[in-house]
Amino acid sequence: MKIEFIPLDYESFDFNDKNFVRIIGRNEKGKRICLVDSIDAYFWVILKEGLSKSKIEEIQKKIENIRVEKPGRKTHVEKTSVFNKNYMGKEVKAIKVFITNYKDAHDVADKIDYSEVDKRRAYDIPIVTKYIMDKKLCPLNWYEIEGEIEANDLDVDLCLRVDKIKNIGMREFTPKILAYDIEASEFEAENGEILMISLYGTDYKKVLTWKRCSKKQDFVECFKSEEEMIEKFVKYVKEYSPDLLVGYFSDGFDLPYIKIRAEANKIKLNLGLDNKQPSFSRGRIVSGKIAGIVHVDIYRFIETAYSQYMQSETLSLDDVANELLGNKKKKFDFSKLGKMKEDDWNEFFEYNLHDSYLTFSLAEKIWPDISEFSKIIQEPIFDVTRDGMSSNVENHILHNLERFNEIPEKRPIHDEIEKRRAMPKYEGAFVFQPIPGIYENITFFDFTSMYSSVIVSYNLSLSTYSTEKEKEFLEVDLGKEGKAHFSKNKGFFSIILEEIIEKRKKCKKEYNEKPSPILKARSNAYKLLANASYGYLGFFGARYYCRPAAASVAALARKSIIDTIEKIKNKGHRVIYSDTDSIAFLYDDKKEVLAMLKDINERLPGIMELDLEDFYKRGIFVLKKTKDKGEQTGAKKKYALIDEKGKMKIKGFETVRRDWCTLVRELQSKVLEIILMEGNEKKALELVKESIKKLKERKIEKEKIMIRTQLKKPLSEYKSITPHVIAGQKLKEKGVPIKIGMLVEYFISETRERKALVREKVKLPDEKGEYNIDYYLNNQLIPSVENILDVFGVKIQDVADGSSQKKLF
DNA sequence: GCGGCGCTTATACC
DNA sequence: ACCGGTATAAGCGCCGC
Repeated sequence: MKIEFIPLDYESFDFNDKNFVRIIGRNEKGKRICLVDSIDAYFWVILKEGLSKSKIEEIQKKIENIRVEKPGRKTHVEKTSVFNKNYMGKEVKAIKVFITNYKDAHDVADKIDYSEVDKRRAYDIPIVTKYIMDKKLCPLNWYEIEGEIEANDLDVDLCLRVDKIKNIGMREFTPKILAYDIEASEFEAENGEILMISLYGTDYKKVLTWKRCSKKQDFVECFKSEEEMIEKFVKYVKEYSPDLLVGYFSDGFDLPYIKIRAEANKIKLNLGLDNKQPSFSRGRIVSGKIAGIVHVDIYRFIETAYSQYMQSETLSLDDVANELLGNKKKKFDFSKLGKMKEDDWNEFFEYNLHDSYLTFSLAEKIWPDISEFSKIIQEPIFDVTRDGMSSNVENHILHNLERFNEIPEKRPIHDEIEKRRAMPKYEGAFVFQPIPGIYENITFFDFTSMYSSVIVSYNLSLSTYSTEKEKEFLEVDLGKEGKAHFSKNKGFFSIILEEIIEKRKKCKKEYNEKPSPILKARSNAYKLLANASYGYLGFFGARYYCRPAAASVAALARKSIIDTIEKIKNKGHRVIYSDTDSIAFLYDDKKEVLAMLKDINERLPGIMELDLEDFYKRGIFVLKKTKDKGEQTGAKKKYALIDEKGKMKIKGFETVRRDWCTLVRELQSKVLEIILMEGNEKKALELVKESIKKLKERKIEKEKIMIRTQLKKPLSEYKSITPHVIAGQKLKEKGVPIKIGMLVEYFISETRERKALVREKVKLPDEKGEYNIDYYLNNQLIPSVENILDVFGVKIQDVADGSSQKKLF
């Protein structure tokens, strides 16, 4: 029989000792379909150069006799055949070794340690990835599948055993999404119980609870017990039959919580289409997988794909929903949990439902991104929503190697990883030493995707790298580290990256002509992939790790930017700043600037391209806050600009740092605005004086003096007990669970006795106490504005009242 | 008890 | 452990006096 099919979820399984893959997706009518397909279980044995035909045949025979026994499974080599392949861009003779079960590939490969064998490869690729690589049944593409109906015990409309796969291209697909969210009595599932579970889908909203029945809210369903509630949750999910079950932080909280509570209630959480429970796996952070339904933790995808371009200071559902949807969480006062009245419960149900609603809306909003990631990288939705960018880069390469007839490199293991991690840092970007001051009429140039374009233009990668000086090779001077050499024959890494950049350009152009969320998402996915490629080269866990290549990228980028600075200087411009891929200089004629840009571009190698970032009306650079008063220099990575439309761009200043209090951030931002907009430092000074006065009169609102700092590790692991660690300890004493990554909020209070350390004055927001005038004046307010005003020769310390001056007796 | 300096820590820039 | 290096700055930790 023949059907049309779009793959959504993949899972491998064994049958009669052999590997199979089960793919869940939809057909053109929206029916849920299951495919079962076999897997070619094989790996590669790369032979040393110059072996005779008979020698190779002898090795094949030896390999064909290998047997491996594992508990409950026997694997043997089923057949071998010899191919001309490429490895690291070079032609090799390689034996393709087919075995009974791919899980034993490593063990079989270990036995092939003959002297004629150079390398063994492709035994360490996840089965589903390998399946997609070989059969090209890629996620979210449409296929015409021919196959026989297969008996199954899955909750699907049809199951086929695959005979033929034919790609019939891309078509739009809107997945059925169901969002869920739980509220619990305690953070730890071991001590708590689930109070309610909300579900939100298209024309679908429910809150399941066993706590209090509401007659006012038609979406609330009340059950006798937690057990019954969980059972109904499973039933409802199955009835809704979503393609995607989405939560926010659900890998870390909701799904494991429900699993633990199901166990405590001695019931099965059989959410899977195979009626099995979710499984939790994959490394450092657990991932909850449900068979046949793609469980997506929106938080994790946002973290890798969105966070670097987001303004939000945290990735909480509240902040993220606010930024991406313009909708916030509902308010609920958790302190009243112990003494809830009916209205409080109704409020709580609303709150819980709204979280699912936000999660659902976020899922709909970011679906184009998830979908484009999955299609471009060719990994399942489950994986691309959880993998980091290094895995994404690597998987994208793996899925493109076949075109180069290339055998994949192995993944590094313990010793190799340790070796790589022990390597010293190589020299990175160039940052120009700015001279403090206020500047007018500034141009910013920047290189478009500089590091990626350096990789492509100079062909830098593992497969093109050589330690030795060879003919026709590019030599890169790495200073103290010696020299690196790179072939001029294009390597697959550069070619793949160049394609990424090209495709990005193409869809960005298309997007500008005819905007659509899909095109934007596609362009963004290519951009992220390109931007992560350089980091990938220097990442210790990478298959195609190449430290000399990464160091060469940085070295050539430095050379490029320094040469360009020279060119701009030679044209008579004063260069005032530069960081990595951008150059700022003063101008008086835009036409001349553009002509110079054109001229520079004509001489740049390969795909390297210098772009006009913008013209700015005014900009300010400040001094570094050095302790020794001897040599004062300008601060790098700290400046503010205003463009011709009056839009400010603030970099590095306290204003953009979330670990400074709002008082300081707002004041500094206003000071910068007055100075850049009006060039009026006297007015700015007046504002500062006013603020100081208000501060001294204790008229500053409490929320403006709160300091928020992230806890980046468990409290016990801090070697230095800083104020935010004390705040964390105080929270813990109060019974608030301390989670890595959480922001702790505190303020610095007055103390009865004179205390030397800041941490001795730390108080939580709800603790009684006045803010410490001396601290907020001398450690917060003054430091944030003194170097800005100093540019105008104004010494704020002289302005501030003598009694509160820093260290003045 | 205090000054100085190195270290730890968080966060930003690109 | 889950992309790289460069940079600022605060506040502790600890030494010496």
